[in-house]
Amino acid sequence: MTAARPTKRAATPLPGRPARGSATGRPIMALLDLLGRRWVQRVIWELRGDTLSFRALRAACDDVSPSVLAARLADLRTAGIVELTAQGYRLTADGQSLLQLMLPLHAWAERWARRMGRLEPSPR
Amino acid sequence: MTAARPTKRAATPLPGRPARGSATGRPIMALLDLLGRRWVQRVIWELRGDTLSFRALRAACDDVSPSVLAARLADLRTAGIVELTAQGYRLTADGQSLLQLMLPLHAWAERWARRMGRLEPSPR
DNA sequence: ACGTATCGCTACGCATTTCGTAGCACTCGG
DNA sequence: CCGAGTGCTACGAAATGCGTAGCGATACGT
Repeated sequence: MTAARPTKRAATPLPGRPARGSATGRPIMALLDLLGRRWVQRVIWELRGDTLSFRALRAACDDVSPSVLAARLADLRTAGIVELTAQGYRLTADGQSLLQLMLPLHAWAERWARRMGRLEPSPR
Repeated sequence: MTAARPTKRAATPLPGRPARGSATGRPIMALLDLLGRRWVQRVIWELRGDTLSFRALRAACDDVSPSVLAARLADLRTAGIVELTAQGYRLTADGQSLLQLMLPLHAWAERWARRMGRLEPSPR
């Protein structure tokens, strides 16, 4: 399987198409597949307020390798979450609305940090 | 760098510790690292209303391999998001509150599906 | 006690993904 | 022409995820 494309990488998850780990194509599964890829949420996060050039975005993302960043940006553009303008990459209207759903995560993470600070983990 | 580490897996991302792709340890980065790992959001999603046994959870997650599921459950337990009871795995109170933040994603994904249905992507 | 069926979970080897470095093609200002 | 900026790709190496098989423990029926 996997076609003989020059650059072979996994298909961008889109609603209606099977996502990794779910053949149903339900939108939520495609979204979780997309958001579950490395750097995707980080990219959205770093674009929360600014239009960033490819290299500025790369720097903001702890100097992620350009090959992975290019792949993730292609995914996000295909998904209609990010667009490339003359000034650089920025969130689309859809991306903005998705970001709004991610903002409460910030507050949750802060509370989480306080709770974890008290409890040393004891797995296993 | 990083010598061979047999049978060792990446540490569970926790607030205050460096996450993959971010050495700052900011809670949001640790959370994005944790949620960005494959199957983590799916597991939370599948546990949204029920207590599930390991195998039932595995079946719900499209028969994910048990090694990965065990690793993710260990992460989630260390993070205090999931707990193991005599009846099986279930979300903790923290996990429930995190789930509440994920629910709007479902609605977003549905709208996303409708929008993507209209527009065939034309990147590049 | 025995066989069977479930449970949570691990070992191990292979496939996929990600990474890091290098560099290309292009544009703009000097 | 010459840097310096842009977006982006190639390619080998490392990290991560996956699938199959199976372990020890527990619970049940006979």
